[in-house]
Amino acid sequence: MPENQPTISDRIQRELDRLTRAERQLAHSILENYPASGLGPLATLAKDANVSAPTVARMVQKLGFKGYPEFQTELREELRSKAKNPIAKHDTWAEGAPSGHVLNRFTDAVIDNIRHTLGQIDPDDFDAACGLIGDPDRALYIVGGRITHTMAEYLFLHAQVIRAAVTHIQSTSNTWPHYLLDVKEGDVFVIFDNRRYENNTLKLAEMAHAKGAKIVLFTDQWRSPVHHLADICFSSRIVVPSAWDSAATTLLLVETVIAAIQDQNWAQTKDRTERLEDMFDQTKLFRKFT
Amino acid sequence: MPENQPTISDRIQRELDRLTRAERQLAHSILENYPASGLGPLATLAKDANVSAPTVARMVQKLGFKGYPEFQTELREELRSKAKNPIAKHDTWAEGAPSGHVLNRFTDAVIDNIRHTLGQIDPDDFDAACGLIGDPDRALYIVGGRITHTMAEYLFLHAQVIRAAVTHIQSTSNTWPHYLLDVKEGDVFVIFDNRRYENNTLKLAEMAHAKGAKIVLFTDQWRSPVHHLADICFSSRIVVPSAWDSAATTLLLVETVIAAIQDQNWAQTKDRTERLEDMFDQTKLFRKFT
DNA sequence: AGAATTGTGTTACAAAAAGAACAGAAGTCG
DNA sequence: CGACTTCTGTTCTTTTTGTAACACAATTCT
Repeated sequence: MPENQPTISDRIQRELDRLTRAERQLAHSILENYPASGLGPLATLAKDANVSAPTVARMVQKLGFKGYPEFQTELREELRSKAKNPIAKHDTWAEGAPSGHVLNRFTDAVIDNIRHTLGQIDPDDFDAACGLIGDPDRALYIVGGRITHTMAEYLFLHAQVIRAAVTHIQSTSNTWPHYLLDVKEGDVFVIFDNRRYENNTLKLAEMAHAKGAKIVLFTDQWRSPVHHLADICFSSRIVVPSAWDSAATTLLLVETVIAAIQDQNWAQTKDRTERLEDMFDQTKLFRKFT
Repeated sequence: MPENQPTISDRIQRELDRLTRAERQLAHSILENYPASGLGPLATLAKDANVSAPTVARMVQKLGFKGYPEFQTELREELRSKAKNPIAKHDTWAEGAPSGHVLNRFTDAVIDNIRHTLGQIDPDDFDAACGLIGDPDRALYIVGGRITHTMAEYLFLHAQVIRAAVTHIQSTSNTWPHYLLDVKEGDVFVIFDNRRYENNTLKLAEMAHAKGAKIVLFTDQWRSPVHHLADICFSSRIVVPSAWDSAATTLLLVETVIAAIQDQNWAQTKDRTERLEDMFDQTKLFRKFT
């Protein structure tokens, strides 16, 4: 779909010669801060350009619109699609597959999710979360749900290497009391909870909260009820053309957290990592990358 | 120029808790394609969000505006100043974070990885892989390594719902013989192996191959040695500005596979899913999404 | 389980905006 | 220089749009 139809800005510039003095004056005013000014009421636009209201109406008709409202609608549409793909013009991600192929549709959705999610994250929140998660003086507990426990485990596997005192709390609630016994004020819980939100997880969060633990929550755009208890909350868009939700954006955030706390704890980590690698090598479980 | 007054998007985000169900629904609809939708007439916005017009009016008042027109005016003002600032040219993902922030650097890298990886995938291979993985007449075995076993489990959790005869082979090699005993010719192994490639995994692949099983391999750009035995091989770019590798692209592929086999097995799956959901509901482990 | 509170949609009204008709101003051509 | 054409602004009408008041539904609390 080569949807490169000319933008309204283009159309105005092309017609600039056919316009009269007052209309041209108006046109320049529109282009001055495009497209914001064109989205206001007709009268405002007219006043800003020092022309009369009918002049505006006449011009947009000259441009081929039925009336000012239609002009605005198309402007909004343009803005919409502009916001949709500031990314590369990748209609197709997997070359050779039709754009309707699930590979392309799915990837589109994920990229979109990433953009939306990242756009709503407060960097300060993020840094604060990393500060908590990476702080070796706070015990770290990681909790996930039925599906999200894979994310929890992913974080756990890495955090374990980077710092000490990391626990992955499995979903079976039998084992909770054991873990919770040792929780101190200021300890950190990282909780994953996407729809459909699990009562289990909420209960655990409540207990942790009651003990004075800090809670960092990774949830979806509708936000788990846990977010009322959370000190920091990241909500990811998870909708994809699938019967299931996507965890890709969540994973992206988790990996970024891992990168950040790795950096922040480099001094200690370096040592820990090396010792761990040694252990792996000795047990011959993992082969060095060659 | 630290004129970083909170954007309206921020304000909505902030007040999200104080909003009611319908209002939240509306809020999400606004954020969905921001700011375009907020610049249209109130009624349109209401219809898009499936709420009534007064709900819109009430919400904007809750956000601190005198009325919808004032809300729109500020939105336009925001758009105006955004267009003015050449910096806002969207080379940052997390707005408000410097482009050197790890959030932006990391996301850049992941998007790049996705683009590269998808560009090299042969859609026919992909379809073939889905055909194998989704075929209920072939037993399905899923295998991962130290880190990648989270990906394996993610696939397992979903595949388990979609079809029968799915097994997640954990990394401890003690249990292998048990599983391998039942492997028949034509069965399918999905193997995850990123650097540093694990001997364990290779051994298992060899045994599976010897038994005549089909092998679908998810690996990284340098390709695990298993790829010599694999019938289909997907290699993802995994490099990110981190001491660790990224599994995000791999997850994207896995999720796409899940979407595809879900689609392909819809008839059976529907039934399976419903029964499973029922079970979950009965056990009260999961709360219905409202 | 019933009552009170809060939230939500339908209806009706008021305000504002866009369009049409007309009259005056500017520019142009004989 | 004057008559014609074209352009532009003012006024008025019609339509659209936002808001207020009300009634019903959902939720919460007792």
